[in-house]
Amino acid sequence: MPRAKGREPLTLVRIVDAALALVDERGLDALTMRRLGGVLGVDPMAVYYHVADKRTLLGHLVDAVFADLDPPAGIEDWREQVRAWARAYRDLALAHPNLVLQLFSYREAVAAAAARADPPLRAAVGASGLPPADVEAAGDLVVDYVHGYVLGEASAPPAARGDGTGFEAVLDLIVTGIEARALTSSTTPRRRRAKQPAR
Amino acid sequence: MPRAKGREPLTLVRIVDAALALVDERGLDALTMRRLGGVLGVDPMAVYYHVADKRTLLGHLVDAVFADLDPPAGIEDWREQVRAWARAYRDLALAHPNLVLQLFSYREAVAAAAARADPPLRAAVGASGLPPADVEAAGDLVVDYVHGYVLGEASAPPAARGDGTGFEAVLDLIVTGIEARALTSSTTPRRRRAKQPAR
DNA sequence: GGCTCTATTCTACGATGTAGAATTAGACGC
DNA sequence: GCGTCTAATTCTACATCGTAGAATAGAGCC
Repeated sequence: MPRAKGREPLTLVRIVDAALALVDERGLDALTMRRLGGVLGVDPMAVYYHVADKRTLLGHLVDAVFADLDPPAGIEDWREQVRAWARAYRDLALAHPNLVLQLFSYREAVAAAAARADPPLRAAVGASGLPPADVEAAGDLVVDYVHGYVLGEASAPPAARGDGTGFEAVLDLIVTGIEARALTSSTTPRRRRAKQPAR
Repeated sequence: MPRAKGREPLTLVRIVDAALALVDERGLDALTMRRLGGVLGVDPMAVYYHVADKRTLLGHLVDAVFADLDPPAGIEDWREQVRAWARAYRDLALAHPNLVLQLFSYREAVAAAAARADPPLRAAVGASGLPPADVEAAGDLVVDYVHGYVLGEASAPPAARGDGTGFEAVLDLIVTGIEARALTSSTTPRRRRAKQPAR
């Protein structure tokens, strides 16, 4: 049957919103097609007209969460850009701990979302004067550190979370490292990797 | 009925071994109480005599995996100690990608296991001459970076994995950062945090 | 009024984790 | 040998899950 006249129609965004609310409030396990249909006031199977299966629904959730990541613009110092990006990424992830905590392993979606989000980071790191190979490494370091941090932090109840000084201290450390490395690499050639093949 | 005479008895280690094999070979989803009972040649419910429920079984798996993490001893340079620890931790995690990938979010167990494993890391970082507060941050950086790295890497099929040069480059970067910071903090007092309260 | 298409519902199936009762094979006293 | 006890295992059953596949109800068009 088509959409009933009175009720507002089922749409993907309504579905995603409801699902996200469920996950945020009651955990990922509480996201059940039946329950989802319940809060939407609709037969569970109705969802399947809009979403292929639960797995892709989860993908939509991740997309939705990562969609509104944009670090503050208008900062000129690359150091502060890096810090701002890391904070924004962290805050985003911590805003939906249940989703993030249990779905970070959901590679396809997270990787795609993160890839969409991280050019600003790479640009900021690039502005440090690091050689390209190290730019990549430094960017990975920031991204992976935040992932690991969130993974560790997200399961704690918000009240019991750290005040973020640890996070800031690590950002200091990373920035210091980038600076130091940019300095040495501008004078010295890139450090030789072991087992250089003859040529 | 008690253990049958002929068949060897069901024990926790047999259960954990079988479960781990299942997860490693066929993924976490394949770990099902029925299937586990199947490979053990036993009724699924027999497992419940030795393990409270599936959740604690997963805990046992994580324990088992992390139990045999010990980074190579006998290195004297703290830089190499840090590197060695990070590599050991990474290799351990990557040896069981399915488990790690989908169970890293399983905080209680992973946190406990990691905590048991990381004193050597803290010691190595401490030997760098960093002030204590930064030692903590640097240790966190290493641990969280490895977590994030593994999270990103573990889902790729082993053949398609990076050759590890990216990982090594990041280790270089971290070590450089620690060195640089140890230098400046030995001459300058610790950098003021924003919003210093009056006293 | 009848057709067609779209959005929804109904019915059903196999699989899962596990509670709770039933069973059985050995150990132990006699 | 024989009952009895108990630890280890199995049996039965249930609620819940994701979802396949058929059925159906309305809206829009002729």
